[in-house]
Amino acid sequence: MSKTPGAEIEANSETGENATKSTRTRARILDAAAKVLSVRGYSGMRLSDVAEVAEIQAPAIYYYFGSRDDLIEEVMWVGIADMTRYVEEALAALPADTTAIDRILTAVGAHLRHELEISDYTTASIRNAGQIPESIRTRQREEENRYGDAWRALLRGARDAGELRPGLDLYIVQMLVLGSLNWAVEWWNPERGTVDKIVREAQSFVRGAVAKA
Amino acid sequence: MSKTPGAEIEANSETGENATKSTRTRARILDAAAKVLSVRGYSGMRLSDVAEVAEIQAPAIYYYFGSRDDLIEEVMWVGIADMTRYVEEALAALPADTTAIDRILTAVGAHLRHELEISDYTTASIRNAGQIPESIRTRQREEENRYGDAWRALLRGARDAGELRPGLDLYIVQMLVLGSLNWAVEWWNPERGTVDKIVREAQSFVRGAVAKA
Amino acid sequence: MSKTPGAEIEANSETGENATKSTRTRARILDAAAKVLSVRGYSGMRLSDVAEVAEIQAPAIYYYFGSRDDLIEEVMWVGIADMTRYVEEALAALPADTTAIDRILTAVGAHLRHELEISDYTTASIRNAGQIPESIRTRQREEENRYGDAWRALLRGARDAGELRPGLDLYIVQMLVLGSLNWAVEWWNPERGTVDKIVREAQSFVRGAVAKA
Amino acid sequence: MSKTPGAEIEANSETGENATKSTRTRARILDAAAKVLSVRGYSGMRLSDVAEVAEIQAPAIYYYFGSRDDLIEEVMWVGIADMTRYVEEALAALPADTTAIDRILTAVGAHLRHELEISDYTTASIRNAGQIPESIRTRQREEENRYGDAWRALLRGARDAGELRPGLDLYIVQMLVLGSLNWAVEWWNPERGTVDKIVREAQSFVRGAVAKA
DNA sequence: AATGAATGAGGATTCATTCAT
DNA sequence: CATGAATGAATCCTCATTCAT
Repeated sequence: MSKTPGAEIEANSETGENATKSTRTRARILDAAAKVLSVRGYSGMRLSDVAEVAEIQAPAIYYYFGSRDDLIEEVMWVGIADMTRYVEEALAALPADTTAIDRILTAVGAHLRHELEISDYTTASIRNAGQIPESIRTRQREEENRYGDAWRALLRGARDAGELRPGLDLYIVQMLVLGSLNWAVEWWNPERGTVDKIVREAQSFVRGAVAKA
Repeated sequence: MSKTPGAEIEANSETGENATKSTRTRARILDAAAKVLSVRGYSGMRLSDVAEVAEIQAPAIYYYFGSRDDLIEEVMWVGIADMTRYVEEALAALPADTTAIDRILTAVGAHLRHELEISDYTTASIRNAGQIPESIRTRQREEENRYGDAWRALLRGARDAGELRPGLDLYIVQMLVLGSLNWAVEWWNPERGTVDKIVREAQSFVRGAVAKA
Repeated sequence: MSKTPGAEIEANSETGENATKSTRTRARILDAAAKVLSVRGYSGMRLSDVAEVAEIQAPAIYYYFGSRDDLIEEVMWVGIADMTRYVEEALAALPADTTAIDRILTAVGAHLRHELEISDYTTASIRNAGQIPESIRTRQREEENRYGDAWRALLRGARDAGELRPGLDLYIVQMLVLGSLNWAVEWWNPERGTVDKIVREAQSFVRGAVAKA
Repeated sequence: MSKTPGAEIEANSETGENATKSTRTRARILDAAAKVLSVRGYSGMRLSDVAEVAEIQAPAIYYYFGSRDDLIEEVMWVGIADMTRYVEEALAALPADTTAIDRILTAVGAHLRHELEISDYTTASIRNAGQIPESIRTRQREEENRYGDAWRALLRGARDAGELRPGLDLYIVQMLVLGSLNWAVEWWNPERGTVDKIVREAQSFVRGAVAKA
């Protein structure tokens, strides 16, 4: 849980190699920042805490990131960017004849699995979306829009296929669905049931909420 | 919007009078703290910001609250306590023969209205639930439990009355419902539709999600 | 030596009173900054040193000045502004029929006395003129121009009165004169002779250098 | 301008060769340090800036100099030592029958030319003389004394030859002359006139100031 | 009931310096 | 010779909190 998502991409894009010591240190810092950020919030994340979790000295962070805000910006972006990628891959893997409703439920499951399994980045991203200064939200916001677009396409597809209950306001429905999923970071822990169990319940919940009876 | 909820109770309990200048200053500080806390988060809330919004000098806060944490504790508690009271009053006002599902939908509507109309306290309470140190969460947690109990009772009532889809895990369903409602503070603004509109959509959403077809 | 020059003006312009405790603390900080700045230079001036000299805790500086740079800016400005005022007052006190050369020598004496007696501000101003970031030099530069203008007027007056050796480049002469005076902060100390002695020698030096034989 | 003065000497004394790559790198670092030191001052000179100007990485400096202070010490020493050498060579080149006054004016010209043409070392040396910790000034101070002795000899020679105005305090005169010359680094730039022009004006200035009419 | 003045405990950031490679 | 990586010691600055008035 919480290993730098998309780490292999980072590694490739930066050095052309796979896991130099430097790359791994950078990833450790990013992981640590996601963890601390998810618990303490934007203002509460201390670099000394990040450093402790990453098992380095605090100033070493500056070797890899220009500033505290740069580090946070990257965590926030990775959180949402990786979610997008994960959900899109899950959708891409579906058979071509999957119904629109089932595509939505696949997205529900992927979102939830990613959120609960890579939880630090996503929790950080979700919990802090409303607290982070605008100045460092640009890249995250763009990615959020991309992710929102994907969901909008799913819902429109289902409506156009006649698989939704009629009369729904698709924007509001989308927000209600994502809200029910995002909130899981606030209450779920392994004792509340396996992720599989949560996914099944959530899919049933969403199907009831949006599908034509 | 955001005027100290339950202010008269506070006033009574402290001075026995109704709106002395002192009581009003205290309320202004609490309002200001709720607003700042909702935007900046637990660690980001500065007393100087609170003071500025409340139009006083920062040290004056100490005349009314023992410490920053005391102030935050009260905002967090007021946020959830007032929500509980508001929802319970809405339920109490229903005719005795209201169906269990309709009682749930009434709670959905009340929760949402309170959240979006008294938004600072609720936003503060919702956004910061995961960031606040345990030491100041006791009273809030008790109140959360009370509120959770109310919802549990609603769902069990509906299940026992045979009005729910069979096989639902009531705890998970409760969390999914509250998640979809709580998340509204992150996306709603007046341009997204009237509160009435949101309430109708959310009720329809929840009915579909939990009610027997 | 080194008591806040122009302190009474500061006091008046800020509070309308004469020496509140607050005003005195502010002046102590400014004095301390001038002293430290003159010895350590722009980058070497530590707020903790300033605080120690001023007999306060370092953060108290921020109660009076917005930042380290603001404090330095004020020292630099006071340094040159007070010099201007002092020299202009000395000139204003001369009889109307003073010769142009004697006016120059009066300026030489006033410059030197002020520099060696209020030495911290002037030394800070002189030594650091070349090291301070442009961003905080605006006000100082304006004052320098005013002071330079005063000297230019003196030299032109003497030339027009036919009291100078012919053929001098007045700008270069002005710089050579000011250089010889400014440099005194680097070598003078009481053991090198009284200020009166230095003044007499410098006046003789300058008279020889510029006056028609 | 600002090429390591006396570089060949350094090279010889260290390697016995004339311009190995190593020697040239060392010279580049010293040049860079002089430039940065002259602008930023003792405390403001960062090794990373020096490294950037020298087009190397900062840790490489340690291959050539034991510490930041060692590097600064050398710049300061070179600044004054080279000035001494340059002026003494100019004096040595004079005909044996040169008058004492003309010897002084030759020194004036040489000082000024060296200062304005090799400006980084001299500016560094002049501007920072008052800021550098005693611990690293020993060698520089010795050299300053040597240079001061040379000037003292010039002035005494002129006095003994009866070429000076009577009654001058030779020490003070020396300081006033050097001050007027040293200050040129603060105001001169090519737009202010050619170095030749400045030299002529300064010689005329000094002659007037000290020579018997 | 409120404020001006001040402080102590951090916390981000910088930078000289080290060291393995 | 030179560099990438890392660290420890500052140093500026913020902010909750106190206290005399």
